[in-house]
Amino acid sequence: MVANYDEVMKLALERGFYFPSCEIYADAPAGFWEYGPTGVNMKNKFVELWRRELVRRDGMMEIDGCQIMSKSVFVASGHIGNFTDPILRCTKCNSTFRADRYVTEKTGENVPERMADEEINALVKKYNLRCPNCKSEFGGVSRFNMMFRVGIGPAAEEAYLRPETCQTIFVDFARVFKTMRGRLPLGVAQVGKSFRNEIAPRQSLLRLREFYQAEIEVFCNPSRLDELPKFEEIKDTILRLSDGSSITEATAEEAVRKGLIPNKLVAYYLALLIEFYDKTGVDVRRSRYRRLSDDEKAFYASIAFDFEVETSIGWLELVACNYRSDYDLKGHGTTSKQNLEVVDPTDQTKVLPHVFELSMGIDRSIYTILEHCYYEDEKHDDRVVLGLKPYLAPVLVGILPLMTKDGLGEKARKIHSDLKLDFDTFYDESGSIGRRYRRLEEVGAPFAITIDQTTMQDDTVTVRHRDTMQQERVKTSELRQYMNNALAARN
RNA sequence: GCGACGGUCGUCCAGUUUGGUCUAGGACAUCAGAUUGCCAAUCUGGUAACCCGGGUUCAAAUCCCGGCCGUCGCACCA
Repeated sequence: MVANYDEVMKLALERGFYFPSCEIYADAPAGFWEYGPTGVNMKNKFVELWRRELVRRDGMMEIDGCQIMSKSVFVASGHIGNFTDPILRCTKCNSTFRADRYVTEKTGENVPERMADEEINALVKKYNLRCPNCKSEFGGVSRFNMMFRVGIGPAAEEAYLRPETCQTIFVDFARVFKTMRGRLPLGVAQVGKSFRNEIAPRQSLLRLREFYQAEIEVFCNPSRLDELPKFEEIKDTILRLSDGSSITEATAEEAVRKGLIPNKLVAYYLALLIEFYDKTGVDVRRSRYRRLSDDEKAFYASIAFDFEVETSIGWLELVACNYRSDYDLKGHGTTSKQNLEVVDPTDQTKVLPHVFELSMGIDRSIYTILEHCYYEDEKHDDRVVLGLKPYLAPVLVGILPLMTKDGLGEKARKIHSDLKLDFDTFYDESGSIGRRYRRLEEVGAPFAITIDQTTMQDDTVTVRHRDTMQQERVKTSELRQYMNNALAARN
């Protein structure tokens, strides 16, 4: 049986994957969650897999930038202008509306988002617009900014928590490219936190105000988007493409040839990404790249595919894949008065690189992996199993003496101390052996080592497999190699 | 932010209608001990909760007000 949101939530709370922040206080705000011991372990392993399958595989460079950035950064990025929505608020019942949309809808007048507050106020007065809920008057237009503003130093200089990690990549681009001897196309990657003051955060890890992103910005020469030798590596990888209704399967090569994807560079990274997700344990047969229409796209994107996965609560966006053109470097170049062009060594011409990004939501990915890996095994008392890949499991192996007497406990502790520095192990000698197996299954431990009487005679233990419940005997001297082999099996 | 509904041990639920029997009960989980010795066994004992703040009352888990959180709907969603 497959999982739903509530079951994953329950498991997450009971087994220490994640839980609400500041929960012992009554004024804990919504939209903030923390990872517990099992969750942070799994998240670390997820990020390490991301490094392996994307950053190292493609020869990207990783940076770690600041979360607080100056106002100018967001003037250049467009977030100051595009993140402030005009809001109309009822003076009586406090209902709030997007001012531009509401006024347009009621009056038919063209009200752009950037229209001055006074002009919108004038329209409200002219048409005598009132709150549709209680018929009371509106207060004047105010502005809601989704960025968290912070004040730096005693003078409280205006700055913001970054709403997406990639802005640090853009502002650092010139130095990284120069000092690290970069060549286009060049991927620059970053893992870190971003902050958005969501109006209505919901559903635990799925809509947070403070959240983790793993972002990759590929800087490229826009005139060479189809000159990509490494495209050969992934040309046969199957991509599932969607316009929102039907899904078309095509190899990367076919997708480019048929124009489903605009160029080889975009197709290459979409293929890398799907190969990565396949290794996380997400069921990629339930995924799609959905091409966004113009009115769905972010303000900086010219072409956008959302990588979406089907979950118990519907299609969930895990990665935004945006072709941002030169929007960002142009903005930062103009605002900072720096020249951010680089030389393409192929023909020694100067070019302002374009950017294709893979903006991954880590928290949503963690949730999706948990949901796709969770199952109840009807054949065995509906045991709850988290079928995590060995290299993502918070506990790789449980070490369990069948009983503590006759020296089995000592032997088990010895085996445990031989393994615990190199593997995520869990030692447990309490209660029945069956109960201990079940507990391990719930945190996704793929293996359990059991020390029994035979161990005392021939120095072998049983290794039990989580999914099949089958056991095999392994020499204690070979356990280390056994576990290493299991970890290395990333398909 | 608005509206509807909700919030009791780690989890799920009883108790709230009609205030007192609640020093808050059960199941599962968890901890200690006994027993068993390869798949959530059994026995004994323990830990553990009324979301927060006010109010009404002799008396509040229960009624009232405010806040916070959650679910759903609306709106929003880079």
